[in-house]
Amino acid sequence: MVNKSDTQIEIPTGKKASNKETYHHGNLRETLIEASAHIIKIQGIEGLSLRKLADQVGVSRAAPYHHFKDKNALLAAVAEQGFKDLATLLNNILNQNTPLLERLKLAIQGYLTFAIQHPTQYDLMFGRKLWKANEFDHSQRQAKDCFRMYVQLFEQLKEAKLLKPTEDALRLAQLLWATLHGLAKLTEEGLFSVSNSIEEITEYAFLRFKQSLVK
Amino acid sequence: MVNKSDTQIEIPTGKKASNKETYHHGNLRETLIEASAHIIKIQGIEGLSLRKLADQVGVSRAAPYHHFKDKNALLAAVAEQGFKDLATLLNNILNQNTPLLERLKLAIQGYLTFAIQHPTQYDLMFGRKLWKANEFDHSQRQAKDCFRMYVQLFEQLKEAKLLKPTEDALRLAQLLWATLHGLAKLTEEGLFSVSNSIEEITEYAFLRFKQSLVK
DNA sequence: CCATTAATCTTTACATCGTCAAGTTGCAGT
DNA sequence: ACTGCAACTTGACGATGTAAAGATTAATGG
Repeated sequence: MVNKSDTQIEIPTGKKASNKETYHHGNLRETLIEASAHIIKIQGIEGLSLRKLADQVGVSRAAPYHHFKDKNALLAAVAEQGFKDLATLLNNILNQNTPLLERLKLAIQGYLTFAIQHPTQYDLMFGRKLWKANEFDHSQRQAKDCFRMYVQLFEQLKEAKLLKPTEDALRLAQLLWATLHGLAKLTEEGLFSVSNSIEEITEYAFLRFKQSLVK
Repeated sequence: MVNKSDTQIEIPTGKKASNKETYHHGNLRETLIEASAHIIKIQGIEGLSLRKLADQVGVSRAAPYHHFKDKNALLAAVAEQGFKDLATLLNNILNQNTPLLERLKLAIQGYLTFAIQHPTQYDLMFGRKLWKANEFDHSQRQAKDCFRMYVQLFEQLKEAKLLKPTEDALRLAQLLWATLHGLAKLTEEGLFSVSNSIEEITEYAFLRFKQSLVK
């Protein structure tokens, strides 16, 4: 199907400092995660093979197994990294000194932008493998941290008396996340016949949740 | 990892009428789709190997290639079947003789129930493989038919003057689908810390979209 | 500073998988 | 009955994930 010479991608080997070919890589775990994220972004999840990955990083095929139990464990680590990035992104938005409404809008926009800029990694973060097995606690904890931030935002809104008293912060956070996830996924896959820009979609969602605020 | 004897599942061979071992299976294409859906439901997508599938259906390993170009093509067919099922489900709801609001509620509940009862097939229906490649027109068309039904529902609401004049049917349909998709996915994967029932979640979404109606 | 130990990496090997090429079987229509 | 086409089989190949056993280096404690 795919011409092999097409799939050649420049991957940083990520050796520690010098270019000397040392027996010990020195930074393998992180390098593997980064290189995987890179490959995944360009070639899709199916383009990632442990053997080719090892080759491109300049290490033998069995080396990754000293840092990850499984291929799945590696993928889980990539997903975890994704949640970490998302968390710091949200954290920056929520802790800045702008009106709460502005923060809500930015949180919406930031999420959608992230999802659409890293489609396959985003996919991975919500893949079934990750959530069926209970062995990947780290990624799951990281994900729930992200969720808690949205809850926190709505709680702030409630404290500021900006939220209708009938609305519940947790429930709203659930709905917001669900809406964002759906919008991201369905947009990214072009299911909306009409193709919408991120700004447009952000506006959708934002208007929707403004209805829960006191006018 | 997995004990092989664990993975033995009773799969109907689906031979046409008699139990005679005929050279020509007679119903292979459909049987493969059904058996795949069955395996996927129980073992997950990763549990589906063409060879084991062929074995269990009672056919040689190359036989499926006379009905499907690829493993992906087979998976696309399974996904397409999923969209078909969803479409008839929605169709039944939308064409019944109940109040429009009731239909909206049922359409919400029906979607969520479907997604949660067939988690892996649902996953497949929204998998990236399906939507990146433009070779699976059938599944995509089927999916967009489902979408059109939601649009149609909101248009009916608009005609009945039940929709606020500022609201747009297409936009609302996009938002509803996105919300449902997000709720289905995030619930199914237990990301909501609090575990909610389908009824509860249906209520969430329903209340949300009632806000777009004239009071 | 050296020796032992633990961590990291390599080589070899194997089972499974998707898929192709070439051959076989049987049904449909002349 | 013959022919051709569709459905199916067998055998083979390369790629993949991963386990086992050994080699090399870094770390640690005397």
